[in-house]
Amino acid sequence: MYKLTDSVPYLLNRAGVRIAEVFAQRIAEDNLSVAMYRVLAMLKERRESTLGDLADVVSVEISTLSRLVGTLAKRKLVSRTRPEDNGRIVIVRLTPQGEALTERLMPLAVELERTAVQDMSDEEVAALKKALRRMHSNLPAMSGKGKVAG
Amino acid sequence: MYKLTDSVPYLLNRAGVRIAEVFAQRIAEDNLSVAMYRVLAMLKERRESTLGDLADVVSVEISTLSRLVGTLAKRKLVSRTRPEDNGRIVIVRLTPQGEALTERLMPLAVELERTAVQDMSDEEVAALKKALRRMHSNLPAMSGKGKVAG
DNA sequence: TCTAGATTATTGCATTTGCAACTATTGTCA
DNA sequence: TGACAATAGTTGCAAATGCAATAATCTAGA
Repeated sequence: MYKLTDSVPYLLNRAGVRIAEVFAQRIAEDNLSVAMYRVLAMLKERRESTLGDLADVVSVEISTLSRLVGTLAKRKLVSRTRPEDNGRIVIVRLTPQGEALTERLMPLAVELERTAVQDMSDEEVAALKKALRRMHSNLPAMSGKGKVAG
Repeated sequence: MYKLTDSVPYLLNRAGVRIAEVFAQRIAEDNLSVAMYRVLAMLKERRESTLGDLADVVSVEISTLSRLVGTLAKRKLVSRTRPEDNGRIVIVRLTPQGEALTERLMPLAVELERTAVQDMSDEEVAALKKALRRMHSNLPAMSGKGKVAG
């Protein structure tokens, strides 16, 4: 029998919102949002990325990301370039300052995660991650919001 | 070694956003948001609730919820009453129409959850829920955003 | 080559959101 | 009791968000 408060989507959202709230507060003094941090950490991981790829990875609308990256660029934390061999895409990279900031913040993320999963075994955490990945891949990406075939 | 795309907060957000997107689309034709659905489903579960309790449960700001419940009330899906013995609080209840709508939508939520966890065993799903609950309780509620002690 | 279509990002606009300030009511304790 | 603090909800305002429309570039086929 269905109960909202025992459903996976609900529990997922509740945990996700709370962990994001806590992290948001920790990075607020650097005037960063969680999405901004994810962009930085992603670039640290991949060295460079297009806007569209970043949007996929960070799970935000590309229009939102466009403005967000604009803000980061204004603060000299990332650079934006249109390659000469492809004038459509925008390549986003960390600046040295962006990299330094990211390196400073990553330990906070590590600590937060440790707090969140403090009473779980390594196996439990691994199973959790696996489940989260599975759910993601079990559901369709909603790129073109509406109508399936037009 | 830390990798954003292997971290729990990131995976949590990614799965949560995607599942919410899918559900949002399914209920869009009834002009409901996911938060609205959660309010309705919560009231179906608890029969009645104050605004503050709803905000906790649904994981949204009380100011947001105040307006959201206002919208639901305008559509006659919920009622708002200030009890005579306590003029501060607002009691929110489902109207018959709200209840009917909720009953119609709940199967969609069930089906969505089934899709999300389709390749997991009952034990795995139970472990997932447990982990999500633990993480939630391992982290502090951020009611008074800033400074811990003033 | 030239044109139609697809891809990628940006911008306009309306909606949503969150914080802070405010109102109203209740609780406390001197 | 009376005043001050605490609780609950609403509203103003600015910032963030998403969708739709647009701009710019690339791709493919006649």
